[in-house]
This record gives sequence, structure tokens and C-alpha cells, in this order.
Amino acid sequence: MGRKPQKNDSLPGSLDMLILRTLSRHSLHGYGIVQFIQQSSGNELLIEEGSLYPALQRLELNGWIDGAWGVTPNNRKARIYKITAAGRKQLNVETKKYAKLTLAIARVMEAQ
Amino acid sequence: MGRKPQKNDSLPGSLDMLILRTLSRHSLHGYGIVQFIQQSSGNELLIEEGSLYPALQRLELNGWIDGAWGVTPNNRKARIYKITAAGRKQLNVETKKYAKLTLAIARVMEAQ
DNA sequence: CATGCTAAGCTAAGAATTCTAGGTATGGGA
DNA sequence: TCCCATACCTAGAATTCTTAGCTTAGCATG
Repeated sequence: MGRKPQKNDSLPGSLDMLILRTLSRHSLHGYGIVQFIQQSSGNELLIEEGSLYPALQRLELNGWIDGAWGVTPNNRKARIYKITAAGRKQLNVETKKYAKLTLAIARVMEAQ
Repeated sequence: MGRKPQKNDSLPGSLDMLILRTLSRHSLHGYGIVQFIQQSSGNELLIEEGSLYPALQRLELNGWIDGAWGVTPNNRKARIYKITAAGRKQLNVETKKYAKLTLAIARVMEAQ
């Protein structure tokens, strides 16, 4: 058995960025977003549904994604989300902020 | 005027690691920890006192740091904290976990 | 056709961490 | 003497995440 994927419990705040980045490539439904993040992280990140759905609601409320009922390739009903123009801007903002923050943390960790 | 240092509001959970890493070099008091992190991060990270002191209590409760009343080089009374052996182990654990997590996030961000 | 599994969505309650916004005390310089 | 910076602390709000549920429906298997 492989390692269990980690919960995202050490990096709250990065979830929005991960979702926006995922949707910046393909429109997807919630369940598909979880699977994409898990697979593309090399089975390291597991997004709990109790984190995901509130996050999707947050993002939609902020106008960064748009959801609409549709059908998956599996013929299942699902809410398909796509990123908006504002969402792309927000992704850019959060990506830069994340890069600055991890750089700052790296500096502290390496400081003498 | 320079940029304002960021609050740590995007990476909760990293605060404990930053404190442990700081104390792994020098024993310090709370106020000094804040200053060290701010300076060594290139003025990017600002730890609020309302985050710091509860964090120090957490870490001490877990046996990862030891606090004792003493005097700073400025002749001020202060609680001087030093890292314990268990704290060094914990720092190692958290550092590895952080590295794995940021790598996993990077994979998602760069995935096609 | 009944049963069950998986895909898919959702929510409420609690835990954990951080921020806001206060308060207290004291050494040293103006 | 007065003020500022140093130094510590706490309560309450805000946010995010986890836990632990529930519901529906397609499809495969017996």
C-alpha cells in the first residue's frame, strides 16, 4: 500500500489557489477537481469534500468561478465550474503572494 | 516607505516551524523571535503578538521549547525560550513535511 | 430485478490557528 | 518628569479546515 495522501492541514489558504489553477486549464466539476489535485500532486494532496464545497461557494461568491449544472463524461449530473476573468487575475495575485511567502519562509529557514 | 511586511495569514501552521527554527540557533525571548523572523525574511514576514504568544504556549505545552524568566541584553525582563531535544525532532519533522507539501503544491501548479 | 458500489453533491458542528484590539509594566533617553 | 520602545499577555472574532454525517443516481453483478 502506498502512502496515504496528506490532508491539506498545513497550508490553509492555498486551497483557493489550487482550485483556481486547476480550473485555469479545464472546466471541471468538484469531484474532478479533487481527483486532478490528488493525481497531479503525486498522490500527496487530498482535498476533503468538507473543504472543497465551501471553497467552491466562496470562490463563486467572489466572482472568481462560475458554476452550472451539466453532465460529466460518465453521464452523471454535476456542477461544472469554469474560471472567470476576475478569477484569472486572482490566481495571478495569489500565485505571486504564495511565491513571496515561500521565499520569505525559505530565507528564515536558511538564515544564520 | 518600504513595503509593509505581510501577515502570516496564508500559511498557518508554518509559524511553529519558524519559531522552532529560530530557537534552534539562539535562545531568544518572544519579542526577539518576532524581530529575527522579520529581519531574516527580508522584512516580508510579520508575526503578530497575538499569534506569537499563544504559539509559544502551545510549543511549551508540547515540550518542544522551555521558557524561563531572564534578562535581555537591553536589561529588560523577558521570558527566554530555548529549544528542547524533542523540539529539534519536531523541527525536523515539520521541515520535511513542509518540503513535501510545497513540492506537492508546486506539482499541481505546474501540471499540464 | 435487487443489491451494492461509486460518482457526485451538500451541510452542520467542532477544532485549530490567526488577527484585532485591547491591556500592563519598566528601562532609558529627552 | 514624561514618553517611547521593549516586553508580555489575553479575550473575542474571523477564517479555514476536518469530521462525520446525509442524499441521489448510474451502472454492474448476482
